[in-house]
Amino acid sequence: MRMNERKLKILAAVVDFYVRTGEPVGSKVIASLPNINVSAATVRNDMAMLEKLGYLEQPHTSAGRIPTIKGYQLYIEELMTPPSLSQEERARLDDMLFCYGGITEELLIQNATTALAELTQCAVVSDFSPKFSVISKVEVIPTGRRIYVILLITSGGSIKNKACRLEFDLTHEQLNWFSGYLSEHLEGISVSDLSDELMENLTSAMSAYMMSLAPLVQGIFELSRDLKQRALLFKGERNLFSYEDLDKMEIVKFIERKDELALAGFLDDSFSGIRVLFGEDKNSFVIGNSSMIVSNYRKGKKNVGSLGVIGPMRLNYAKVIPYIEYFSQKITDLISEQTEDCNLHEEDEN
Amino acid sequence: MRMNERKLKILAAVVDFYVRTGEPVGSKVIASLPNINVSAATVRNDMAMLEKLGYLEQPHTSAGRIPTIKGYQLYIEELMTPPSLSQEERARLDDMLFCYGGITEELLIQNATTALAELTQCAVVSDFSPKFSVISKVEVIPTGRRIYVILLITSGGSIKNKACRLEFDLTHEQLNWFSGYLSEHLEGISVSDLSDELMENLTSAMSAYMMSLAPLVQGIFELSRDLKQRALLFKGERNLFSYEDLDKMEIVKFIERKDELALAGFLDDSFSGIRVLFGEDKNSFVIGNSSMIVSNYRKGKKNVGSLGVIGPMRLNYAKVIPYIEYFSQKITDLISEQTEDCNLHEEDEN
DNA sequence: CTTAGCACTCAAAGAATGAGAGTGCTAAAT
DNA sequence: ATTTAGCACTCTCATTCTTTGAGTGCTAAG
Repeated sequence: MRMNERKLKILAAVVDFYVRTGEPVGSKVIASLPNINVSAATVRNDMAMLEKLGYLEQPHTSAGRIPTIKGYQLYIEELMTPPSLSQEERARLDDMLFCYGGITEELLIQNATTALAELTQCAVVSDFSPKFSVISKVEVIPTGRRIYVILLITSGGSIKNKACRLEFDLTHEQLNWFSGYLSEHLEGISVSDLSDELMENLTSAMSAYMMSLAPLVQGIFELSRDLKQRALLFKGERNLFSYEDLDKMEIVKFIERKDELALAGFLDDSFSGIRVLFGEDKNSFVIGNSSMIVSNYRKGKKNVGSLGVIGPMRLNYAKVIPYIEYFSQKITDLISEQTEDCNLHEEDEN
Repeated sequence: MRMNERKLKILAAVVDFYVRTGEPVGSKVIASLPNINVSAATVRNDMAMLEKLGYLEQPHTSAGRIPTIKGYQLYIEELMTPPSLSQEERARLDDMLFCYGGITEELLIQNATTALAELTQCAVVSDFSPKFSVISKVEVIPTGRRIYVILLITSGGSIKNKACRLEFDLTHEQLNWFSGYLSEHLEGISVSDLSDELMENLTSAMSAYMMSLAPLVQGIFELSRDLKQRALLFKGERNLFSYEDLDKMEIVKFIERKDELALAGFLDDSFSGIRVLFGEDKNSFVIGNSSMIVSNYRKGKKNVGSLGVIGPMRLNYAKVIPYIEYFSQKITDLISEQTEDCNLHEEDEN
């Protein structure tokens, strides 16, 4: 009734086979594998034990076995052997990361998200909350009569804008004053420090100067709200539809509510390395039979964002995990390398 | 064997009933309607004729009848009686159109798209190609070391930006020259006039001035490309999943390829008024059993964009069409009202 | 501890059955 | 010339029963 080498080998074989075929695995197929040198009956006994121990289960009495969540966990932590990425493969991944000019932090993450969706054929979510960025530029640009565009740029490369219409045109001095005031009070401020309190001090000062700036003031306020809120980027949701073992309706439901993912705590950034979460039926929000592989990337020593791959539980973890690890590491390297004023250095691949 | 009043009434009743219930309609239900004063047998005879004429069909011998595409067409063109919108309803639609400050042309269209998706519970596509807009502002903004953001604003309110990294920092004079040169040569130009030729003249002039501006020049080039290309906005695609008679896989496929919609000529803007297209099985690209209601909006006398509602063929046309008509008309009114420098006037509802 | 053999279980696929909705046709009524 | 009642007929849908086959657990021998 205890684990041994052979039982582990059988468990690994079941997971491998099931991941590949999607069919419950019987004792015969396992016995016929080259690295298993015992009869089907023996395999049967071992599988019965593995079931008792909670690593396997049977959909019904006369079917083969499939891995349980516990089985997947053991497989991922101990049994699988992820191939290390070849030189060519790394080069290919780098290409995907830097395409469309991966200049800013934000673009980098976007590219990684897209690339992962493409590579894994799963849905990928990334969170590039600029909460650790600094506002590097505020501009107010008149464009057309009585229309003013407010522009906010962060060190991370997010560019937000908003058009506002005033009741009248500003004079040069007014515009300069307003623009200068904003620059002075916002540039250099960390996004995480953009409290409502700060904004209210700002706006009341400006309102005092000129009552009718209200729409601009309102605009600034909304932009700062925008910036602070945790922004999630999703790619490849549609890939999920190609998996037979995910319920289509559940996928649709998930897509509708995907923005709650962060709030629900799935993108916890308090850990390092890779974490795999399994979608159990209990959890009504997550897709049943799905799993999510989460990794964090860092700036210096601080975790600043997450990358998550959502796919069927029956996923080729050995193939997918190295990709996620590679991208997380690469992003970490690149954004940690930043100089004080937060540009990226040349992309010097080693 | 020819049409008469009663047959038309029966056809209309069949469409109404089928749209409401989704079930094939039998002679009995029709006969029991208050405005039909003949027996089921008579209805049966008429329905057989309507089938011979191609307006109805039977899924199988012992089922009721459902409308054919030809049946829907006749219904839409001649038989249905769309209710006119009440005063309150118009006010509600206006609210939806102007929420989040419907200040720019672009925002207006976005709001209309969102509102239509909400109201019709269908997928909605709008095309706000700014090809008839004018570039109203070009700016180059230094932000962080060696990073420059190019900003392009059109009279329609589109704001495009792109970050570029140079090999070195520009001096004040260089920046001013570059910025001035761009303003001088691009502001006031119609987007449709942004030919590759024009851009090449521009870029070669700039390259002549300073070789290493290349990334910026490239950025400008890409932005202009971006601007010229027909941009489609989709909302409410997920609504489609709630219709039993649309195939889920086909919906997914459609969502994947939705950007080809314009190219495929579904958003033809060469007509005025409303057009209804039906998704037949022949057309592999479109969702089977779907239909699309297209309307154009104008600026002055020129059609400048389209609004399309995509839903099941079994759609309450009488309810949906007035909404589309109202929004198209309203947008037309608002953007045609623009002053020369292309702001919108106050939204004076009448 | 391993294996061959065998009875047993159960899902999936097919075949048979019955109910019900709706039709087309005929002949009578208006 | 229409309209209607009546009736036999058709075909789907749901249900039930049967068969098939893969896979198991257990037992007893190696």
